[in-house]
Amino acid sequence: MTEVNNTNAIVEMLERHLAAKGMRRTPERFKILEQVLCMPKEFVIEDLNKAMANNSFMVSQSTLYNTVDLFVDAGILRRIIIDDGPSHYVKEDGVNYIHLVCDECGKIKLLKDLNFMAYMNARKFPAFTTRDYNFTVYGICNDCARRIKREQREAKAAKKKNH
Amino acid sequence: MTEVNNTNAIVEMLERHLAAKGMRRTPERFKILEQVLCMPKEFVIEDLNKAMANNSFMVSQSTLYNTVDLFVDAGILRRIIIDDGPSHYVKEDGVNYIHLVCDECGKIKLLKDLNFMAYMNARKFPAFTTRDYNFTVYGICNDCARRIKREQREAKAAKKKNH
DNA sequence: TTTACTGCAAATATTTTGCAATATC
DNA sequence: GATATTGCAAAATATTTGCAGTAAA
Repeated sequence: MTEVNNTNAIVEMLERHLAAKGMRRTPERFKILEQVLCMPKEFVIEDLNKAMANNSFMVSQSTLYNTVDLFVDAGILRRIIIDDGPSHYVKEDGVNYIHLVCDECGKIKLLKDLNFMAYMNARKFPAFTTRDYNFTVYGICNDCARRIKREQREAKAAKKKNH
Repeated sequence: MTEVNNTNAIVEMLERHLAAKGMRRTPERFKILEQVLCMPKEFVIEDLNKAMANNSFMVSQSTLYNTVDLFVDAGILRRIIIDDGPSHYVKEDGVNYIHLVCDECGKIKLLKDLNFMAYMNARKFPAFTTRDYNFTVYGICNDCARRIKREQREAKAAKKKNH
């Protein structure tokens, strides 16, 4: 896992990967990377597609999927599969985040836990060689918890009024 | 999470859940449960479907999906989403297993780690109330590692022979 | 008798693939 | 000029849904 700090370093990562694999330097690949760098830390393909369209640089679905795969191979993105919806992509920064997924709003919070990472880096499993791991926690975020409580309070009040 | 030990206890779990929710005791539900009890600890819908067919008790896809969902609600099964393929289901036994997924053969090994469970039960996350968690480790199982090594050795030997 | 449940077929959502046209090397 | 890459449309995969008929309560 490489620590990635700035735009140039990431573009160079792509350049090196393309060179190493004998792949071509197409405008699509660099434009998509440019857009990825402007995205939030975690996003889905659809977000990326819309962002490309907003910046008047449409590419086909196949190119978008292929290119994002390429970025995963190049160590620029990390793919995480959290639920039965679309894959999520996290910009690689050397941190393997814990994913806090809210059952209510579906939002994903990324939690950096260096202790847990250190534990995992040291940890061995029987008859198995680790490449990567994914730790996802499901529950309710405080925003939704508050909203639900308020809604319950309001529903109760409305019921009382009707009697 | 309820500790589940035997067939009768699980059938009773279903009975109780149906009664509590005012749902009907259909033959499909009990037949599917019977089959689930004969499945390995971890399976996918397709496996279950085939097993039902082998035992000459076909149900429709919708019923199978609905019923497995029902079993998840009843605490009989746990759904885990591991890759971009189908959902996996694990028979609930009060243990939240670590999932070791082999990149090569796709097989999933369930690893019971009571220390990790205790750690997770105690662990709190900021602004978040935990309901469940899923810990998946990706890598290469020893069987595949050995196979790959052997194949590489054989490929080398074949190359040498051709020269 | 009421309506929850089943099964069928069609819809949905996400991703992959085959192939002709294009652009990089 | 050779072929990797793109874009389009269609296919593949997994699951959900609408609805008419059936059966549990």
